[in-house]
Amino acid sequence: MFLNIDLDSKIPIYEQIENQIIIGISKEILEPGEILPSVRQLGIDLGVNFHTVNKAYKALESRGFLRMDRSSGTRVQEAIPKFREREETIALDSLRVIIAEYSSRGYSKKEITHKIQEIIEEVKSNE
Amino acid sequence: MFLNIDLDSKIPIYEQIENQIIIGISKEILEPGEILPSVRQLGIDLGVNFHTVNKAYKALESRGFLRMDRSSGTRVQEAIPKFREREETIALDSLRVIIAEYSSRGYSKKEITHKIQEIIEEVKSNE
Amino acid sequence: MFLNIDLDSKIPIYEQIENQIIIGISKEILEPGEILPSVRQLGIDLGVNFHTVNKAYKALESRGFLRMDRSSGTRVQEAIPKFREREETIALDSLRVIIAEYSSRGYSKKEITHKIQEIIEEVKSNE
Amino acid sequence: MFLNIDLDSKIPIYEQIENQIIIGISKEILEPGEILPSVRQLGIDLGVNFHTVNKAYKALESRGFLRMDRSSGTRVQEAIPKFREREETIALDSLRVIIAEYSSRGYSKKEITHKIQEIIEEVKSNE
DNA sequence: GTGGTCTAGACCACA
DNA sequence: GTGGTCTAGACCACG
Repeated sequence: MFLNIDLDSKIPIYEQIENQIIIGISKEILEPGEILPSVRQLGIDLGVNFHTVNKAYKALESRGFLRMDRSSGTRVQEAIPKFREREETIALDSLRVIIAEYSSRGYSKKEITHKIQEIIEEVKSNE
Repeated sequence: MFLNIDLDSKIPIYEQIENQIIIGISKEILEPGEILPSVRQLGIDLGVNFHTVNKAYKALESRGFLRMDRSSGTRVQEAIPKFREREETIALDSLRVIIAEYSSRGYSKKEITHKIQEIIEEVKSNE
Repeated sequence: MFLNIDLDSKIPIYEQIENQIIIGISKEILEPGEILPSVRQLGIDLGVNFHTVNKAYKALESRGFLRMDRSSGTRVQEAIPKFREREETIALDSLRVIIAEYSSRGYSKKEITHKIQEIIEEVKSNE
Repeated sequence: MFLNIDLDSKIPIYEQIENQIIIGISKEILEPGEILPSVRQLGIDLGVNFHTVNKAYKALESRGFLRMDRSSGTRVQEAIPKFREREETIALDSLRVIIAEYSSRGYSKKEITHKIQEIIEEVKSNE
């Protein structure tokens, strides 16, 4: 199980599941077409209610990352679409705030760029 | 008034205020030592309750960005401290998820780096 | 209910709640991991508004004494951290003033030490 | 000028003045019968409003530390009285909370005693 | 069920 | 004038 959930975190559990799956896909731990555990099974594995897992799966489906099918289960989408404009705006806004916080706290462009490059390498070790 | 609040956003109003102030400091629209509007005045300007503004100011104070004083009002902190480890971990986790989402959606390292550089330039036009 | 609040005290109610909880933890009336009353229930018990209780709980959370969770309620933190420097400085400053007052009023070192030892025994009967 | 006021502190200025004078008496920087600066002069020296100084002096007078006289100025009281019960209760309550905080944070009796002994030595170097 | 957000309005403390 | 405390009550989010 590659999912690492912190029950004491301030981040809602369903959102942690979403995040970890996205990171898993990015790192190619999860491959296109791969079948994910059922919501009930994953709920047991993580020790959380299966409704919580279902909420995460549904959200990821609507965002284009997963494909849910009553008979064949839940799979990673083969062709995950680019951002829709509204979603990218939200992502870029979050990015802007984080970078602004680094900047306000006195980190240099070089330091910020370095930190971000490390993360890019971490989640995208291919290419 | 440099603050732009969306009352219909999913992001809590007080958090939007925090974010905009941090961006303002980063862009040097707000300078160290500069006095901010009073919680009540900013509440009127933004059309929100002053308790909401107060919550944002207090949070920014505890994060080291502002200094609040009963008698003299609220100012931008002169020396904003570096990240504490726990806070930076949270920031980097958010960054990781955003970058992983770009990556999963098929954006190349080059594209991601380019988008981020644009934001760095935007919020940190000095240097 | 181990909490004893004086509504007429000059000390803010939320601060009295904070203080009593810290003393409760010290005396091991409250144990690590123990669940506290909900903010609304404690408000009813104490005859104060739940926002006041919430303010105390939030402050204790940020000081590392409690852990709040939207779904599972509020618990005593398992590993309460040591003082951060700034916080300890404030505590020691308060201590200095109190001891200086005893000293100015003509109490001897021996008397002061005795009074303090009594308190240490009271709040820390283990060891 | 032995008074050291921090205008950015959360502690009210008048209270800082009270505290510093008590510490000064304890350290025998201020001696019994010694004349203090006038409220106006001290206000100028500290860069604060003289009403603020006056508030501190008045409070110290009612607590038995100072003697104010319109014609001869303000002096340190020759025989500062012992605590009144109500005042000592407040002092001991503050002490209890600080010690409980150390205890809750895992400091041992020995460590706490050591820290307090250092302060006692600092403010009461005679005897 | 829990805490989180937001509003509205009262009264107090500081300088 | 400023922020600080407290009340009262609404509606939302999480699990």
